[in-house]
Amino acid sequence: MTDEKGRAKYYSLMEDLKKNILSGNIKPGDRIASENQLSETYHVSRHTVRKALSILENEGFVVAEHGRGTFCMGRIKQNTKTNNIAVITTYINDYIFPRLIQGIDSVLTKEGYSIILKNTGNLQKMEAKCLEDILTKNVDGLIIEPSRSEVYCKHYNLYRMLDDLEIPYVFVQGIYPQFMNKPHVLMDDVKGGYLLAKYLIDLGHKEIVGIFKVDDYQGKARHKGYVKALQEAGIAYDPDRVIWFQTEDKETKPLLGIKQMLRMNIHFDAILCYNDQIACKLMLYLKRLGIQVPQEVSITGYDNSVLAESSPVPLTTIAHPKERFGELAAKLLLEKMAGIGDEDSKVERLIEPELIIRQSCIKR
Amino acid sequence: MTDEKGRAKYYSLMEDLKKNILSGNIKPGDRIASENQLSETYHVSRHTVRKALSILENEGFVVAEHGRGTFCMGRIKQNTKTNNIAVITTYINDYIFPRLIQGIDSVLTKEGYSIILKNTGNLQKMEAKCLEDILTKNVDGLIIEPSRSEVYCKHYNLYRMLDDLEIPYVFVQGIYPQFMNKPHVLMDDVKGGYLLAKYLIDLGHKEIVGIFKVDDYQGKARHKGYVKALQEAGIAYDPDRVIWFQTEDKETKPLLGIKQMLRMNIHFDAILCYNDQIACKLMLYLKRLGIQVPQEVSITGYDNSVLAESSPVPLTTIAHPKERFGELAAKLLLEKMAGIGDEDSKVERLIEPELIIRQSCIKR
DNA sequence: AATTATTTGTGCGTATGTATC
DNA sequence: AGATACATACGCACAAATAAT
Repeated sequence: MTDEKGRAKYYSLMEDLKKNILSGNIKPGDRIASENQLSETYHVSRHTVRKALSILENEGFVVAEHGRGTFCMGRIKQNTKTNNIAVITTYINDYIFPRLIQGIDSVLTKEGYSIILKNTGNLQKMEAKCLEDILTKNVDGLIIEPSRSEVYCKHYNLYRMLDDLEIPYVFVQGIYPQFMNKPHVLMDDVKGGYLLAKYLIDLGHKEIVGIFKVDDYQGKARHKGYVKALQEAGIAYDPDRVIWFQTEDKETKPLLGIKQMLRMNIHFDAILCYNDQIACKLMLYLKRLGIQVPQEVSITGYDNSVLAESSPVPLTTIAHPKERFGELAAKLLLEKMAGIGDEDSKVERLIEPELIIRQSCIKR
Repeated sequence: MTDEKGRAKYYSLMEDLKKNILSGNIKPGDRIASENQLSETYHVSRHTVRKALSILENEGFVVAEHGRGTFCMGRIKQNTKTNNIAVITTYINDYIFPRLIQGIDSVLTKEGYSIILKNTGNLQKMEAKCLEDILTKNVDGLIIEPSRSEVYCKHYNLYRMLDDLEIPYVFVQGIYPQFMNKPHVLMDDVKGGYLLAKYLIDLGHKEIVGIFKVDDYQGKARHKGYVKALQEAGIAYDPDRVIWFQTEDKETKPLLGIKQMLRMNIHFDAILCYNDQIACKLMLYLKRLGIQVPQEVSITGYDNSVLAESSPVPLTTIAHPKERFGELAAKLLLEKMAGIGDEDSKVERLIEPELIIRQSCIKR
């Protein structure tokens, strides 16, 4: 009854055909393989093929013509501006996104645009769904914070489709490595990681644990900066003192990693955390274990969220100008929509990190 | 193959069912005869019945529910569905809105809708602009938190136009008095104000200052509850102990009001604040003046925001289930879009307030 | 101009899966 | 647990439109 992924046969066939259309494999005007051919190649009954095609026909992807065949529809590119701009983020509730969206909104509303908000829960599958949705709608532009930006982007074809339809898009906060040539607004996370590590080193720390997220741009970049600072100071990079986690692990892995280090007697005098959330959670954990911050261990965060300020031990962290991020992304998108090339751009794309020193680190 | 009129069997069956629905013979919510029953009464195969029903389902006349039956849908929309739903709030950044929007999103995304997000900065002029904008676009529905809901709504005509276009809308968080008969999801703010005042009275307070916002539903309602509690306890209502502020004053008026009371030697032993923000600001102010909370003055908030918990003196306040608010509003809108009347509604519209007792009040 | 092969459209029968009551 | 109802899937037959022979 169901295929290997648990989907109905007609459904997976439908999706396969849709993918071929969206990727340009089947171009507008092309004739789709006949029902009998499809039934043979996909090893399903003709009835199943018809069910799949009927969906595509209802969604406007194909037209069946009696006696001739089934044909791929040409997408009617409407030149009329909709004044809608899509904004896709991983989350909307989390601590930085409301302000990011606020920044985007403040710029775009002034220009008469409306925002279509979507979020992916940091799942690439969901991101693909959002993009498909946007392709069926009619938006003038797109601002996207990619999901798991350090994992290979499996829906490259959808971005290609955006290019074909000449819908400008801007990456914000992170970017897939394959897309580095596309417009984007990022923080200089390498420098951010570097600043934190250098600050800890300058305070006399020698055994600095690093906790990084493995599946996004920011995690990789901050790690890079951390390594650079260690190298400059002549401190050997110790893989045993680095904890990598991913989205699924974020609640458990960092604490487990530290627990394991303590058990294996791997000594450390500082912990450089991926962000404030991790740092705060870790501080609570260490407190329970009777380890004092910053007396015994210094800790740093990232993002300068409300947590950093209101935490029992105010957190040394990196400023994250959230509204500004959104504003810059919106401005860059406006430039793209106006057809302004990269050479003439006046929008800053790499935001300088700034160290915010509070009380979570002391001199050794 | 064809019936007496030369139409396909599935087609004539489909038309017959459609006629029954349009004539009111089959009413919204009614269960259509089962596929097997139809197949018998119309002397066609079940497959043919399914083909007819699938057309009606695609056109939005009926919905099939696995294991239950096929049900008649309400109003049939002639205008094509855009799958866009507008959400208009006063702010997007402020402490409760991200979670409200999250709640709305979680319900609507599951149903395949996209959200067009707009905010008014709590300005009615801006709200009118947003509504105009939405009328030019094509949305399937609207969730709106009205701006200054206690000020007379000057753009009544825009809501009338929504009615004319049969675009369903749901008020959330507040509502214009003129629209009380329209669908809405509110907190029982009268009861909330009552609970707080009663709590303070039960603790032995006799001179309770109230600070309320004059230009929205919540402020008026909470004030009403406050008055009710005083009356029940036989405490005379003293207008001199009530401070009213509006959106523009919110940063200054509450503090000024208290300052003035102190100068005029109007004594008080408790302050019931419009929300947590005001309460926190006031606590800082009183601390600067050397007045101790709760030793000298008890204070209450409203909304149970992060501020309430992390404040130096944890704040006694009223719980505000933010995601739930959004979810209920979204569900109510879905009901309206499906043409389900108020009588058959299953969505809760008045959320019970719940007192959260912390350390900002003590017995006198 | 008629025939034939191909392709979509209509229709029935059967079997099994799965959600709901 | 069993009955009911919708969902998926296969197979077959024939109709009607089209295109090529």
